[in-house]
Amino acid sequence: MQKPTIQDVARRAGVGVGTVSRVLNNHAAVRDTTRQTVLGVIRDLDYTPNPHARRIAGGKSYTISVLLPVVTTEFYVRLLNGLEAAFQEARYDVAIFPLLDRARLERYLGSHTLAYQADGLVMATYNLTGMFSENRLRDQPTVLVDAYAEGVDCARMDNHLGGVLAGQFAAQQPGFIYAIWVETELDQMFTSRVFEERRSGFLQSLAAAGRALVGESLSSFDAQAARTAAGQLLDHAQFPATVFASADLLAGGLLDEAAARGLVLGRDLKVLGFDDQPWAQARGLSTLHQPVEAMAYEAATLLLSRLSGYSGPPRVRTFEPRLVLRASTGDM
Amino acid sequence: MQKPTIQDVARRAGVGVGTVSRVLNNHAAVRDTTRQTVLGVIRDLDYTPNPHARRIAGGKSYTISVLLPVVTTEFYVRLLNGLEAAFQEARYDVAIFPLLDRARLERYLGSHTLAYQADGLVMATYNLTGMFSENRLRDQPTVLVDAYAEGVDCARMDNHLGGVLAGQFAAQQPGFIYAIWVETELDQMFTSRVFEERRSGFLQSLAAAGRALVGESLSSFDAQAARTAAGQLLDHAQFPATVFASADLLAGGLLDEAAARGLVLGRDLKVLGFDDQPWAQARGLSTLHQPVEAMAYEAATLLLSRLSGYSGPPRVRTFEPRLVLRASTGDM
DNA sequence: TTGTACGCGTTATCAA
DNA sequence: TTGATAACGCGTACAA
Repeated sequence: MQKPTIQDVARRAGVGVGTVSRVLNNHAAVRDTTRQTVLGVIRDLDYTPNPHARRIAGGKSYTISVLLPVVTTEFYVRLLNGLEAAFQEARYDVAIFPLLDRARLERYLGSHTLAYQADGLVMATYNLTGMFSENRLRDQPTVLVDAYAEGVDCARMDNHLGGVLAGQFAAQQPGFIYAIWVETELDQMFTSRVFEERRSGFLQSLAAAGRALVGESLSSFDAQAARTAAGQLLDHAQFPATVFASADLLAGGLLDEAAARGLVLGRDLKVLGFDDQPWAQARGLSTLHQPVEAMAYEAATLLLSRLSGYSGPPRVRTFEPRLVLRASTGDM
Repeated sequence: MQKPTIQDVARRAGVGVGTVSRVLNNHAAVRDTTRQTVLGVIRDLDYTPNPHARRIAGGKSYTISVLLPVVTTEFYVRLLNGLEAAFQEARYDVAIFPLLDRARLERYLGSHTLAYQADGLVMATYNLTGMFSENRLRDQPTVLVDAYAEGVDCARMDNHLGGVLAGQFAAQQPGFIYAIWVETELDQMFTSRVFEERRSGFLQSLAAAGRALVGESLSSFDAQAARTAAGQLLDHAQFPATVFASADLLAGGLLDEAAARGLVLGRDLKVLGFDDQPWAQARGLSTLHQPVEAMAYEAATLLLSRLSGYSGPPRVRTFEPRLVLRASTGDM
């Protein structure tokens, strides 16, 4: 049994291949009864169009490439879900290219095939537009998600605003204000500005409120390091203290360390995270919720509009984090 | 400037398209001077064959799909490197499909396009062969890596042997023997038998040596949980103790906890991990080294042989972990 | 050893 | 509203 082709469908439905193609691509001007017949045959034969042939014939291949750093952090899983939801509605398939490290990025860029051949490109977090030739960007509609660059469509999170919201909250609390920051990575190309933005927003609104940041600690993006950093901070902290951790992962280590020291949340210590990871609610962590799925969905929508012919100027969509207060700050 | 086609190359080289195609696919029977001319033009034009057209024409698309659970653990990064090294040598491109969860697996299986259209399929860790129709497996040569199933080529790690080696080592140590195991996942389909195998090997060789396992602890595959589990174990442990952690991640938590308690490695406590993660050497962790890249490379080689026409019975390649002794067991 | 012509599965154009 | 047919870029049989 070979895979059925458009020819098989046409023959079985008693129509020409042109008609089947029109049905497939929702071209109007097909009598409704014929459309139903064709769709019936397609279902019977379990026919699916060959994307390679589509591409060859000058049409779309209905595949999108997604370039992202990694896929196992909560953030990227949610991002992927948002993207795939949107693309699936539009009957596009998604191919994922985890870059992981510089070597893999170069391997990808050197590859003239694969992602190059997709109808469109989504780049997450990293702005790699500079590494692409102009031709490539023109031939292949591109959208940035969780990143910003001039000249291309972008859907981004307002991390600065998130920092501001955190700072405004902290400024209202009595006692001493501390922060734990994510250590920025060394590799230029792979540096995301996310954490700097959160930091600058936080410091700005603290300054605006005339409050001082009494102490800060640095941690790499890792659970064990977070616990250690939390310990160092608490060793020298004065209470009552309010601590802003620029990622839930860091806040988690702080919660553990605080529990080990018998500190009472909401009284001795208020902890505010950033991300609203799935476990944040269960552990009662106050944090900034990010509409990641919505951002990803919008990114996909921007790309899809380009694919259906839109050619206006680049659009930028900004999404805003939302402060969620729970037990770790004594709320609720 | 359009992408150059085989026609452009042929015209510029003053030959027919057939000749260019022959050069491209290493078909013999091309005069060496002509081959050089053609290759020169290909380089000049920066020509790369269109994989979609290749596929349509009945040839290969030179793409391989890789299905794997996640990609950010050390293990899968190494696996990917091994696979890509081999496939790149053979001029194949690799498309990665991180499954992540059941929903995404079903989405993949439902997709009649994409990976379905690749020349071959690599499935890592999970044996999903049961979920594929016979047709699909026949049309698309498949190899399992880090997993085993009947009827398909496999490249796997002998985790049982690794457990045995760990057990033999532990049995030679004076004092009390403990172990920390990885909690197995609940989802049947996504269950890997790796950790059970390590456990059974360990218990078997302990029994063979007439030594008893004094206590054991369970931890999920997570740094924080590991630290907690380590604490619980040490709370009730008798010394000197030898502890086998069935993953380096768990051993890491144990090292931290031991340091916090002032235990002297090699005297009070000997720690043996499993994986030989990059940091294991720096931290002096004795562990079992797995030839992951070699296994992945071999898996790719098995698949490539199928792609070049081999159609013998399924082959199974087994790779053996190797005991590496460092400071955490008082060696070196 | 090489060139020509056909077919792969689809889309798009053109008549009907 | 439809069917026939010319592309699309490439592999390959066949003829030269």
